[in-house]
Amino acid sequence: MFKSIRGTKDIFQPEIFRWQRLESIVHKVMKNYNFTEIRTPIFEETSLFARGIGNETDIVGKEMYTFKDKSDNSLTLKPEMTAAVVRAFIQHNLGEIRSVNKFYYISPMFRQERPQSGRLRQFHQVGAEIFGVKNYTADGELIILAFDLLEQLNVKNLELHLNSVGCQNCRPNFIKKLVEYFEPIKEKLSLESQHRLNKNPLRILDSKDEKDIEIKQNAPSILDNLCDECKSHYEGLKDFLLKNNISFIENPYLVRGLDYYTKTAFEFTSSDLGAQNAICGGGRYDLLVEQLGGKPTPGVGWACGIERILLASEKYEDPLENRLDVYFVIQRQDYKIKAFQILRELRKNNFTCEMDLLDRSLKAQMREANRLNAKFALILGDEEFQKNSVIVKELVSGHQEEILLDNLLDYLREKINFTNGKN
RNA sequence: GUGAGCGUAGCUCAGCUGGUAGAGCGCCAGAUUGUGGCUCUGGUGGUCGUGGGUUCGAUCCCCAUCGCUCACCCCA
Repeated sequence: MFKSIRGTKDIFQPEIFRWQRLESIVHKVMKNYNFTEIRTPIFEETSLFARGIGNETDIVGKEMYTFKDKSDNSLTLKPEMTAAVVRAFIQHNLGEIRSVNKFYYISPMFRQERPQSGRLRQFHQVGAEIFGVKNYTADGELIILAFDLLEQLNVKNLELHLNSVGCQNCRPNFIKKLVEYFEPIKEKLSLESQHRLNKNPLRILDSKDEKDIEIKQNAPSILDNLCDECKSHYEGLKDFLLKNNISFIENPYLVRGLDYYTKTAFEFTSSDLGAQNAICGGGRYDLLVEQLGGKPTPGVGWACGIERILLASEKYEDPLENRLDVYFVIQRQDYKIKAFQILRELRKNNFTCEMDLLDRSLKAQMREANRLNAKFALILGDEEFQKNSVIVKELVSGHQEEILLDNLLDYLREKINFTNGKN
């Protein structure tokens, strides 16, 4: 039997109702914040990600779905979205059209990791990016946007971790200090961190290894080593957040796994998730646009994992039910055509309707109406067929009355509008 | 990539240290002479993940493989 590829999932009812609701909330919130949607292709030239995310990162080094097409071009299924959005930004000269560009996206991403709770090989992210704003206001707006969005999506027990990873002026000095601190005691570090000491010393700070955690307690903090510009940016952002009632935890160990970040780095975690507790991550990338061949343009952004949002919010949400307004029941198959014509009219008038497609007995049709939790069963029997009427039965109460077809629409409108304000 | 646990009907699971499988729910139908839910009755449904091996005989033991789950790693 064919099966979906490891780490990929089919999404259908009832799960799909949660996805659809999430997507509509995202579109609504983004509209209110005046972000516009951007959709980019599912794959890009491999070198876009290699240069954008960084060759030394795990994502590029070992997790990408990379393949050659028939023309021998190396292509890669996007493992994250920022590099792709930046590519589009540059390609279409979007920075020339307006000085500030605010984009959001909902898109699948692909990384070949071992699946576990909250981690798939094809997963989905909703994300937002702002181009063209150097000051902390953009960072602030994005963080507040993420906060409000997650709240609307019923994600609770959130923690916001905040850090600054400095810029090209102050980070090299800090890394030097860091190496000077760790080098003499490197035997005490975990094997992986010893390896990182050469390649990417910052990531030692991020380690969860017990030995590393102890050693890094006394390591120099990036926050004490920021240049004036980074420092005032960071202080400005903190103040901005506090005055907007966003609480956060200063976490000088927060180092994100993508190389392009400068200054602000942040992460929302939720205790309603398993080990993979990061639900949203992002930061500033002031050098990326230039690095990928565009005019120097500051940028900030974040991405949230949709599967993780759904996982974290599940227990706070009532199960969605897919209620039917009308289930049409006929006594004999001769009435099928007439029933379908009536049904079509009701559907055109925005009622959710269904009828039996299997030529089943009246009894079976009633059972189905009940199973589908229809508000009304419309019953067309011999008598009603003659009189051009139909029985309208409210399933919850069992109450029923005979209604002339000419009056059916008005009757249902009144009944159903009364119960749920639809139409 | 590493580790642990688990793969038996559509779903949730049982199967007593080897004799080719069961329950509940679901689904279908009947009891009901045009009308669902409750109840009762009957029925449908599984090459026991896959491939080897041991054995007279394997869902059960052994090996391999694939998959699922969780954790490490990394990240959303």
